[in-house]
Amino acid sequence: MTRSDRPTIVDVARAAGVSKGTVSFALNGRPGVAEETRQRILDAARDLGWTPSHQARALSVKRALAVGLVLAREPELLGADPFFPAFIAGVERTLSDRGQALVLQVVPEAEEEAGYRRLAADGRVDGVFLLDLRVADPRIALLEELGLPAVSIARPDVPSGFPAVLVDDRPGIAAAVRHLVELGHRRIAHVAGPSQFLHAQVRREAFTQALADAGLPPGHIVEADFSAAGGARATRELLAHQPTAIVYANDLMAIAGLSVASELGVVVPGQLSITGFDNTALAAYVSPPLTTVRTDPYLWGRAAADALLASIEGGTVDDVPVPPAQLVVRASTAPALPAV
Amino acid sequence: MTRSDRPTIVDVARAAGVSKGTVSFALNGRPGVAEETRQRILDAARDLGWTPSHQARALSVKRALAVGLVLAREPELLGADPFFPAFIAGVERTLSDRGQALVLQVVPEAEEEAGYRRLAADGRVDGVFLLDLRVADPRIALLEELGLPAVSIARPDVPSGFPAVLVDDRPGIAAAVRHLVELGHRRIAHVAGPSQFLHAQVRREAFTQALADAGLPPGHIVEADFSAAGGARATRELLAHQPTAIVYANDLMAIAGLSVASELGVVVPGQLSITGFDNTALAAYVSPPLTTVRTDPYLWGRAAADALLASIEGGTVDDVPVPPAQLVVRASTAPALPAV
DNA sequence: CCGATGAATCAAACCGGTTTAGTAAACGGC
DNA sequence: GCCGTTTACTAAACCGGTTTGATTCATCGG
Repeated sequence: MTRSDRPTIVDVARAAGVSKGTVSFALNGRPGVAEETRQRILDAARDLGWTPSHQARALSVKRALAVGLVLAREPELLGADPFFPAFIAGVERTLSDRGQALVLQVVPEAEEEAGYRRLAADGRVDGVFLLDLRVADPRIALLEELGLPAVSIARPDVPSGFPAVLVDDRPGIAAAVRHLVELGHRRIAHVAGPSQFLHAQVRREAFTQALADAGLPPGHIVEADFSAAGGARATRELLAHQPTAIVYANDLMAIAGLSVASELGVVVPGQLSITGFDNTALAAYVSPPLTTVRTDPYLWGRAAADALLASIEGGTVDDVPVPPAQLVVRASTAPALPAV
Repeated sequence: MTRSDRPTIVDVARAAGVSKGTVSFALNGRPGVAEETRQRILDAARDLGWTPSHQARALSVKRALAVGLVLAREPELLGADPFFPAFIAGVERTLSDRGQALVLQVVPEAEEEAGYRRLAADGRVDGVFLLDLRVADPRIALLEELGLPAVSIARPDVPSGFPAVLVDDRPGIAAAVRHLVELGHRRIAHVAGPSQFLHAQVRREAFTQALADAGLPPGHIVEADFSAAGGARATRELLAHQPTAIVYANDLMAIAGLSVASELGVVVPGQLSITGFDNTALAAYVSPPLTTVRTDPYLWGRAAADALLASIEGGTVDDVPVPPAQLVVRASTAPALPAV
């Protein structure tokens, strides 16, 4: 077994002719070690192929040297959402530079609390990310109780008690509505996400606000669950009110909506304009290509990881703003028909 | 800080009036502890709210008590693929019952090897999953060098040197082709995945074989990269040869193909039948709903985690077969036109 | 030239478990 | 009634790092 005979700092100490403690100091770049000695130790460590034992370090510094992510969504929804892989990739980018690991937990929704508790009880992680923030989210109190540092992806106006990466979906939705209004649409509807999610709520409010700003009457809003099935159902419901445009809270529902329209003989974008949100991999490759809002979850991941590590180190961490989402205009939006 | 004053087994020992070692024995259900004493110890542990320190245990048993997953795909492809979330959910299901954690690494393709090396060098994990097996996969030798147990998701006929969850895509592809043949199709084409991936190759061979079995001449095959863009490009290329049906190696490409057909005025399924592979969340909600092949990555995840843990425990582990994929017939396939 | 200061180093304790060696008391066989 | 074996338990070593307190030795001010 290759791994059982790994050299330890004792081996390094012996090779360099110093004590264990000195090796530790040298390897950690602490003062109090003569430059020449330090070099001799580093050389010895390199020659022996020494690698720190993460377990031993974790035990003595009383840190897990890892951060956690608990995903309590349905696997089906996760699979259709490009957010997570990109977010995680961004997180990793920061973590791997800092010798930290990401511990992932995917649990059924009912076991969300247990997931966090287990992570904390085992001392598996030093902090966690808080995603999909909900209204009066019980996790906030839970994490405080557990004494676990956290960083959330949150909206600018909703304090979560933790440092947050401030993602503002409003400009994206506003841009979509403005775009539709400029195309002459006046009967614009919205398929919202579940109202228990803050980001779904924010998008919905942004939609309402944007209509008001344009001097238009309130549009029809149907709440769905971010899934394709939900998007399809909501679309059928909305089409009864004959909107000329629908703003969806995510791409998945928008693409499902596209299909429903097509099946009902409603031509997109001729009779109905459609916008999504997320700019998923498929958005540009459906027919017609979807006008949507591009976000940058990779960047959020990096920012969130930076903030979380800083928070774990103990500093007070400021909220981190990120660039606003951008509208990507494709072919699913077109001028409204002259009359209805 | 809630976490700094956690009780240790020394506290439990003191409370129960026994020694540290006895507590360890009692808690681990070892023989040599009187039943009455054991009960007293368990009670004390419960009363104190004792939780094992994962770090301490990991250090003394020289185990990470965690397994790893290195994802070297582009985040974009990951996001569109329902495989990972479902697979990971299945893995978690097994792991969480056994007190193990999942350490995830998402790295750029070029850093794949470094990712495994880092996981092994840090002693972060006791074993890893090997996904997206490639032809002459360099990771097999790498993991052997690192002495890291692994479990792969592999095809029945390609030994990988590790225990494997045997997933056979061939029946799924064969069923799709048979289905098309029964509908009268004779000019069937295939959009394959990158040939360096074993599963792409297997699907491609299964396609060729199924045509031969049906007594049909070889069909056109275009290789793409599993992405929407690649699927669209491949579809344009294939349509020049006027197939009456296209079998795609995954849903993402199939859905992109659907849109290309629609834009070129080729009616699906009237003029062209299309099948996908994966049964993604969107498959049932595109227009027309996609005939595809349903797989069960959640189950694979559970099986793979079981096998990996067994392999880490040291036993020889047999390959695990899983139920074959099933064809899901929807509306993107229809009888071939009488003549071309 | 002596004591004070500080730099370099070492030995040992510590983190919280597991595991081994050793011991005292109970038990059984003959 | 003595000896050998179990049983139940303790003490201590160990895993591989970090951290503290003590010690040595060179340097410097007065």
